[in-house]
Amino acid sequence: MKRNKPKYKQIIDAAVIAIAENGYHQAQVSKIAKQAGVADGTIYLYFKNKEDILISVFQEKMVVFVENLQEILKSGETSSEKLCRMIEGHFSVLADDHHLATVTQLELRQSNKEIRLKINAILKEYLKLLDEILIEGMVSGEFNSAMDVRVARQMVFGTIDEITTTWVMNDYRYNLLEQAPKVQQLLLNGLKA
Amino acid sequence: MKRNKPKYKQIIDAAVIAIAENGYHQAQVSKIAKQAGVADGTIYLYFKNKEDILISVFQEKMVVFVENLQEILKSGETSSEKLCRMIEGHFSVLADDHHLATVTQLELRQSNKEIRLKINAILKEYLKLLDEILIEGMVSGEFNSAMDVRVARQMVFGTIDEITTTWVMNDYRYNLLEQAPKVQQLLLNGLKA
Amino acid sequence: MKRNKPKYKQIIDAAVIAIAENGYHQAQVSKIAKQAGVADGTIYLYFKNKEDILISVFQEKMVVFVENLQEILKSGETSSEKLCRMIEGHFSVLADDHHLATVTQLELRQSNKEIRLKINAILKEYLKLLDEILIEGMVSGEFNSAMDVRVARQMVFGTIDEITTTWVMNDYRYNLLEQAPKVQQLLLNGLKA
Amino acid sequence: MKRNKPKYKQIIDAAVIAIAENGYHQAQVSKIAKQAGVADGTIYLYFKNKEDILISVFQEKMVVFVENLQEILKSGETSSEKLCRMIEGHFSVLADDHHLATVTQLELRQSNKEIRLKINAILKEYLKLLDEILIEGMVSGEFNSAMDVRVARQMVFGTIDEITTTWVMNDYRYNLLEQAPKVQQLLLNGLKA
DNA sequence: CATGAATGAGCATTCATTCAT
DNA sequence: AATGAATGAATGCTCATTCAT
Repeated sequence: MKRNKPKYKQIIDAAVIAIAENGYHQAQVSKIAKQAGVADGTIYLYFKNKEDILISVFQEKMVVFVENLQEILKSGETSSEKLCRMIEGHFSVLADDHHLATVTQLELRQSNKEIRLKINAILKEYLKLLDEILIEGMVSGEFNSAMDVRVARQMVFGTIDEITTTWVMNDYRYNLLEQAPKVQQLLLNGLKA
Repeated sequence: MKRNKPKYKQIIDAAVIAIAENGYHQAQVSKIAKQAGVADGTIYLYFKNKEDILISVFQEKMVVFVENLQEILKSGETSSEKLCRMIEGHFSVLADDHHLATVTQLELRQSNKEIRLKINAILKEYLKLLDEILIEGMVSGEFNSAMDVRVARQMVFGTIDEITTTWVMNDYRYNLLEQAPKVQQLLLNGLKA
Repeated sequence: MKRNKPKYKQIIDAAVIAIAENGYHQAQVSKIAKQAGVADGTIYLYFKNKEDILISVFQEKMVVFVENLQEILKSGETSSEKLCRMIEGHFSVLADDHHLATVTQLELRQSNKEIRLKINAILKEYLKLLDEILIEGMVSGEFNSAMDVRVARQMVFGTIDEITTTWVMNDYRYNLLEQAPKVQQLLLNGLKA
Repeated sequence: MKRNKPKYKQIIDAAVIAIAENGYHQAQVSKIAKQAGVADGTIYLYFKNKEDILISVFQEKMVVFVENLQEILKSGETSSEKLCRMIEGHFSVLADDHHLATVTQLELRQSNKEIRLKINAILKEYLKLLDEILIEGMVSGEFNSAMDVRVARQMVFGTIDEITTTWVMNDYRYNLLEQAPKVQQLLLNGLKA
């Protein structure tokens, strides 16, 4: 399995750095290879093409988000608490890795529709877990049981995403994590029964 | 003033169509020129470069959104009603022009950071009007006066944007305007005092 | 019509020189462009791709052979005389243009099957005229009326081609035209009634 | 001697198949290695480089043609009969091995001038035997003693080659061996005293 | 002997922009 | 003002060959 070989992760990490520092279109394969300390051709032993690198980057990094959220779901907390911790977790990962934040919020979106559809497919797993929190809360009576789950999820994710993107476009000038309480309060208010 | 000459608008409209139908990266200057019925070189009599076309497209089309919102602000309605009408207006314009929706939600985001910053600057006017509604509601007691206006605005805009983008990525398969009531309810709940 | 513009012929001629001097695979588009005195991109205003240049080279140069042969056919000579003049004409054109000879006998054959099929299609017109001479001779009683025309044509063309190729591979060291009488004698002997 | 080891022949045969099925330029060393059931690197234990494989393929396969012809020469037949048997033998070997026919008539000719010169050198032995038949016939009075042997040989070989190549380019759609009598008749007619 | 992961040079093509007419 | 022919920089990917194991 290529995905477990050291060079695979090496190239993934190099791609995040190269893309974050040069921008999507200026992160040529040769730059990624150089950053990874391998030859250009070696890239193609692990990835089908440049597009495949990008999708793999997103896939690998999403694992962290998904595992975080799975952990949260297994805890015995209330749905509100779970949502709060999800927001904190989301912000926390990106606040800790500016390169990653730039890549996911800005650069990866410069890819074409085909890639964006694949990225969305990967994102779906994460959003499904978010749906679980929301449904759980609706059943327990914490959240408004009459609300449309899909719209509610889009509100939660759209808000988190907008806030993160704005933070990145402002060059991380303020502390992203400190936004969490204000976001949590507004979103919980919107969702509550 | 170039922007009032007929060919200026002709090229802008051609750009929307060319980008929507071919995708951002496949909408070459020559395609836009052909769609506009002018020679390639003519483009450069009205626009500094390709980037300038894109930014101008956004600028011209934002005017509709901004004017709509200004109209709404001048009405004597409550802030909640104004917010509802803003959401409906926003959805309505995009639901009526799929080409425009594709361009603003998908294609224009494939541009590089520089262009996106300029687009954000243009968007600011719209968001400032949204802020006005929110602040007005906080003053009148309709909205929670303790909330952070910027975060609240990011929630409103992020939600609207996420819902619109999802609708576009799903090929306009469902009615965007019908989503409005559910969105309004959730957002108003989140904002209310 | 692109084929009548001066740059079209300019590029065709440059391609013959570049291919003859560098070999098929070492005649990069940029080399052909340089030889033609135009920019690389200009090539693509006149040719679909590199393959198209090669096929066009063959097509343009075949015109000379075909016109020669048409001229010969219209003359009032005997079929034997026509065949002799065809062989002389064929050798004469290639003996006068070593670059062209190298390209048609050696370099163009390095192309892939797809191109070779297209080249063969172009060649067909020439071979059809050769068939006319042979059939005419069979009808007039000069040539063996029982012979298979296709095989006879393959003998004539195969012989001419082999002799020319050998001459090119021997770096034009001897006079190609001087071979004509010996070839004519052998072939006419084979064909005669 | 490497050429007697089993893997040597294994690779040669794999090369014929790989080239015939994929075409000259698509028969990468790795494909030949896979077809031969060895590792890429193993190829280089038996061949200096890829070019060496190609030349060796031709060399090994020519042995059959040469041995056939030597057999024919040793027989007590007339020169005309020998020539006829040579043509039949030539057609027969290729008609029985379509892969080989494709490789010798089409694919190997896509190689560069350097390789073709080496191939020609290998071919020389075969052509020398053909010369022997012709000279023998001239001495015995069967063939025209005044003819140029080299030109005569080029006629014979060029004709055979052209007929075979045409047959391959027409996807072996007709029976090659059945062409032999017509070819023999025409050539003998051309050569006869 | 045999392997196969790693190498890195090499090239056709696109397209935003210019400028002579 | 308008044209459109000409420009030329810029890049993802392949594959013959090597060499540590």
